[in-house]
Parts: sequence; structure tokens; C-alpha cells
Amino acid sequence: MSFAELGLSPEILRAVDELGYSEATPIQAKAIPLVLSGRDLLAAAQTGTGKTAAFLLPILERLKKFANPSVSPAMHPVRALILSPTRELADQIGVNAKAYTKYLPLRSTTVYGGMNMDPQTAELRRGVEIVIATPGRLLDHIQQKTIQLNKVDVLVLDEADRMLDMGFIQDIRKIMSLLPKQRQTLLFSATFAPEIKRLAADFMHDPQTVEVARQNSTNAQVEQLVYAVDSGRKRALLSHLIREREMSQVIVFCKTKISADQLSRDLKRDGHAAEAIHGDKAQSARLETLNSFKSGEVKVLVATDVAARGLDISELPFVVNYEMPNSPEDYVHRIGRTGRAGASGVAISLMSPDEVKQHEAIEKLTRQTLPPQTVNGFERRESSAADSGFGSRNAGRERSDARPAREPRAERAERSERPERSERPERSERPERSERPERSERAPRAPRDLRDAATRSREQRDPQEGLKVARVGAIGGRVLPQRQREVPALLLPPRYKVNQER
DNA sequence: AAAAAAT
Repeated sequence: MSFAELGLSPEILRAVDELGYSEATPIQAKAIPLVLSGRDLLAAAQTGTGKTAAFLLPILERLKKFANPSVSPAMHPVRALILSPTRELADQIGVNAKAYTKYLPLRSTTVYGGMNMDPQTAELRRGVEIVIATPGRLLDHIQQKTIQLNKVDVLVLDEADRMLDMGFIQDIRKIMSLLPKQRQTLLFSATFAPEIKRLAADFMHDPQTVEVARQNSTNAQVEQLVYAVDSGRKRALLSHLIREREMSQVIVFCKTKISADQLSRDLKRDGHAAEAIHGDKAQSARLETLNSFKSGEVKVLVATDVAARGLDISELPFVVNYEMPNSPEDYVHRIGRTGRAGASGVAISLMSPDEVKQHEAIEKLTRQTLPPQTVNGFERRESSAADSGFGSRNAGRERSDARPAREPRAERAERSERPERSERPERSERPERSERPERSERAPRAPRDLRDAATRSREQRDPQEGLKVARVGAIGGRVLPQRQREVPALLLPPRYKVNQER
């Protein structure tokens, strides 16, 4: 299906065309008409499916009627709000938005932490129709009264499951409760944990569901390999693989910031152009590293899960799990960095004896067997850990230089009737976090005073004036916090790791 | 048990 057939305007089609896109991806073909119709959308879309354009393009089409460069900034209220879990993803969406609005007088800006607030505030004051934000900084702007959200028509929650995992759910709920009720909500998520469904039930109106790939599935284009190796030999094996497989570009995932730093140092010593990216790096360094990786200057990007989701590095051929991820969902996201947009990719996981549990969880979630193999010269020798680790289950399954040996499709399909997660007992709610009890007290706060000094002085002369503007001050013209008080469940802390086994 | 995100 071509973009032209999807009912997009010439200005948008021209920008899309210049970026080299002609055919819409499946998610785009399904989502664009739906978003154009104004309905709420619940989309199960993996990364690399063209998700960003699937929501940006129809949003631009819907906002086109507001595109008028000649009116004053006050006439450019925020019409579309896009929330992203990480700063890098927000940045990418921002870059896309700028590209797609090339021929439309619609303005967009990106708002996230780690950067000075002032330039963001200045941008917002100039008037923008589209804001892409991370939750924390957005709430900061709301609190500082440097952003008004009372004219938001469309809200997008990108990577909603990620936001959940990161404990943003309260922030998201809070932001959503501050938006006009009359709006369109688009929710994108790779997996649908119960908490996501609840969020949808609470804040969306009769959403249409669009699913592109099976939930929790991995991309068939990605060849997945698991190498059993002693933990002490991982670095040597990685160096070997980078050379032997002639990896021109690879993201290597670590579990911690410290091990990411350590590994990038070691790899540099081994002569690889490596650089680490994680949340303890300054935002500027993160962007810089990402850019030099995209440009090819850095060949090995050693990353924590900050880079696991959403990063769009075109034609990335290799992903290595240097350490198995803590949650199997992260595995899906990590290897989703390769094999994007139809290209093929290879995902290699290095599994030490103490990581067998993670490996099992991955096989279970993705409903496939990933038999551990060994690489010549890197066979494991650790005995004690191996007995408790690699032991019985994988005995006889290891092979040298064997093919990945994926299970035949039919067999995999058969097993898909396995018991669902709902069988597990419900977790009890966590107690309110003691360090921030002010959250629930703060929530039902008074409407914000958005008035300028001139208005305030007018109010002093005419008390009626104050009543008029006070209504405008309440976001969306409504005093929503009252409602929250009646629904205390909304303020409960998130239940962490809904998907995690055990 | 860790990472991310507001400072």
C-alpha cells in the first residue's frame, strides 16, 4: 500500500517521498486510516515496524488545519503530545517530526531531562503544535507553568510497556488526567501486560486494536544464536566474534553501567572502535556517542538497556547480549535493534553458567528453543558452576559450529496454547513509597495560575476578572484533581515487573 | 538485581 492511497496530503507525501519512503509498512497501512478517523488506537507494534511514522503522519494530517504561520504564538497551542520512555527515543521522534513537517507550517519541539530547561521554555513560549517529551521533564514544565496542555487533541504513548517497566506509570496517569478529556489517545506497546490494559481501560474510549506481529515474538528475520561460554572468557570470545564475523556495526548489551564501561574500555584495548552508552553519561555524551555510532565512526556500541528499546539504527547487522538481560522482554527489545525494516540480522547471546535461568525465561517468553552452542576454542571449562548451571537440561544439546537449529514452525505453533500468565497468583500491591508520600497529597492541588502580571493586577481592581481567568487556569477548563480523590486506585504505585516470572 | 527518568 502506498502512502498516497492512505489519504495523506501532498505536503506530507512530499516529505515522506523525499525521505525515500514509498510503500507503507503493515502497521502504517492499518494505523494511518484509523488515526485519521479520530478513533483511539491500541497498537501492538514491535520496533522497526515503522511505528513512528504510523502515528506522526496521520497526526500531522489532522493538525494541518491549524497550520497557520501568520498568527501569533498564542494561537499555536500544543495540539499533539507524544510521550516517550527515553530521551534518545524522544529525540528520534523529534527528528522525524521535523522531517515530516518540512512542507507544513507546523512546529514541534522536544522536551526531556538532562538539558537546560530555558531553551525548552523559550521554544514552548514561541508556540508549538507538537511536543515530544519524557514524562519527568514534562511534569517539571507543567509544574513550572511553562507549558499549557489544555488544547491537546492527540496523545501518543510510545513504548508504553517500557514506561511501565521504568516506573513511569504514575507520572503517565497524572499527565493523562491533566489533559482534556476530549482527545484522541494512541497507545503503542510491544507487549500487553495487564497494567497496560488497565491504563487503556481507564483512559481510552473504545480503542481499536491493531496488531502487527504476535505479542512477545521475535523478528523472524533475526537469526538468534546462543553461545555457552565461561564468564571469564566472554570478552575474548566477543573480540573473536567481532573479528571473525567482520562486524562492521554492533550493539553489545550489558546488564549494568559499570560492566558497560568496563567492557568498552577492554574492547578499546583490544583495538576495537568501541564506546559505551548508559544513563550515567551526560546527555550530550549520549547523543554524541549515538551519532558517531550512526556515522560509523564507532563500530561497537556497548550499551545498557537504555538503548534496548526504540533506537533506530538503520541496517544494524549485529546485536550481542554480552550479559543475558534480566527480563526476557528486554531480550525481545534488545534483539529488535537488528533485522529492522525487512533487513536481516544476527543476534548473539553469550551465556555463562549462571545465566541459564535467564535463557530459559527467554525461550519460554518467545516460545522457541535456542540451543546453546559452543565456539571452537571457547568451550566452557568451569565445572562447579556448570553442574548446577548448564547441567542436565542442555546436556547433549551443545554442538560445535552447529546451525541455529530453530524448532520447526508447526511444533512451535502447537505449543502456543501454553498456560497464560493469568494463572500466576496476583501480586499484592506494593506499599506507598515512603520517600514520596507527598505525591498523593500533592495530586489534588489547586488549578494553576497561568495569568500574567497584567491580568493579576487587573484582578486586584476587578474581583470578577479573577474568576474568569481562574477557569482558564484550570487545565482543560476542568478541575480534575477532585476526581482523582474519588479514585484513589489511580494514585497507587505501579506493580513492578508484571511480566517477570517468580 | 538493574536501568531509566526531574533536580
